[in-house]
Amino acid sequence: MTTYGSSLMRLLDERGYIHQVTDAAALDALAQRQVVPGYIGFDATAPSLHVGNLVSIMLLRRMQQAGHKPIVLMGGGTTKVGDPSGKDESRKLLTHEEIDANIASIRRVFSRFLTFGDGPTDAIMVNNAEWLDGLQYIDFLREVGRHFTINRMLTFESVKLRLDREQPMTFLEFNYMILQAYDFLELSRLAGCRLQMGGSDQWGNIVNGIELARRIDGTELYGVTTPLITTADGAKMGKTASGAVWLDEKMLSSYDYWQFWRNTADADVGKFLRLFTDLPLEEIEALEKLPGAEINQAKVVLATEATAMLHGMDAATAAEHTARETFEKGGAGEDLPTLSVGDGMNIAHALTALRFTPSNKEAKRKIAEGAVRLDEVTVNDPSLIVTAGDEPVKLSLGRKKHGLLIR
RNA sequence: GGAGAGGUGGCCGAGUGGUUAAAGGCAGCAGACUGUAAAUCUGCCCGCGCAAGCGUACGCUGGUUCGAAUCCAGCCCUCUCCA
Repeated sequence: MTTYGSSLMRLLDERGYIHQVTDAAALDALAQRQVVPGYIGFDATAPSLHVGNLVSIMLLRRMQQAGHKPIVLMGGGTTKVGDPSGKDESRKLLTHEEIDANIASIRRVFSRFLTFGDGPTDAIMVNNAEWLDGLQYIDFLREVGRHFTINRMLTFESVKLRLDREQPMTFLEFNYMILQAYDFLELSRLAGCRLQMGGSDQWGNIVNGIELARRIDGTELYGVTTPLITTADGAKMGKTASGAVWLDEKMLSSYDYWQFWRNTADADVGKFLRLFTDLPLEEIEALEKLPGAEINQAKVVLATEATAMLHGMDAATAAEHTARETFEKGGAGEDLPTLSVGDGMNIAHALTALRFTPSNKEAKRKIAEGAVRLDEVTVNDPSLIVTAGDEPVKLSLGRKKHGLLIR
């Protein structure tokens, strides 16, 4: 572990954000001299960001905390091309309208994590469509570029020869790389941006940008990548039964978000507290050392802190309260998902309507397995019609999924 | 443009005319054990239906056949090698 002089590098290092750095010493020195504008690019392929993006979002937040300037780059232009890195097959191309709609809906999430404005360390959001669209190059790529695969082009004699002789390749085949590199150059010109950050899969792209700026403008830029955040059992984090863990309340309720964090594995608690909360390091060390079942307290802290940051303290404490009522007291909390059953509804349909099961068929299987309970009484009859009176009835699937049935 | 290989359920991957809704693995869900953890063992795992049953599904479109993921034709796409 290197000892850094700048608060920025110390903070990132201590909390586990650094995987690789291009020139750690020089960046450290720069961060001590001046406010460093740094950016991370996000593409606009989905209408919401998800937990997989959270490390990057938090990294920008840390920059701001350390007195530097975060820049959120929305890939409105590059999304039209599609990033080939880390993918084993090409993405569908989105229309311009879809991309713009996605950007609009992502914008809100960032305001929870960053302070935007005109001040020297205020965050700004830019869209690379602003400069890329003007190149009139995108339309060409979408029309023509999609018909060529890199794999095939690499087999061409002319290309192979150049690679074998270690001669540089020009940009036509490697458009995304070129465009992302160009982003960094453009941001360094427009906003004095000196640092690009990203996931470890972005290393190559980031380095390209640094190279490009050195050649064209002679400016010295830096790159930092974050480690790939995996859960202790090696899986990529961010997937649950029902899909991705979205950051948009409309796509995943704050209660479910809280539950996601609450279900963190023991071994991950410390790491996640450092990455995803603002708690002081001493406090985190104390929490992660809790023995045996007491570690659950640390998970509650993690869940509440992380949820509060995204959805606000009220939502977080409501989720925590509901969880306590439901899981510790065996009762029910008002934050549980609720379903109106009217004059009566088939129990399997109710399970599916609550999205506890993906289909009625699956719901019936779970009933047969003895996994379904009404007010903690196991249900055996898959054709049962459930009703609710003045008091809501609690419908549970397994240990973790609970909902309230009302009239 | 030429020659070869290939496209199977969320993923990987068997299957070359019939009991194949399609082996096996991974992922996932549930049960037991626990701490809303991990590990382990067990069950489940296309949809609709109370059920009988029905509907979809093996790149696409047609065809052969009592019967096709499996055979034939055309098309689309991917990979490998050659220009």
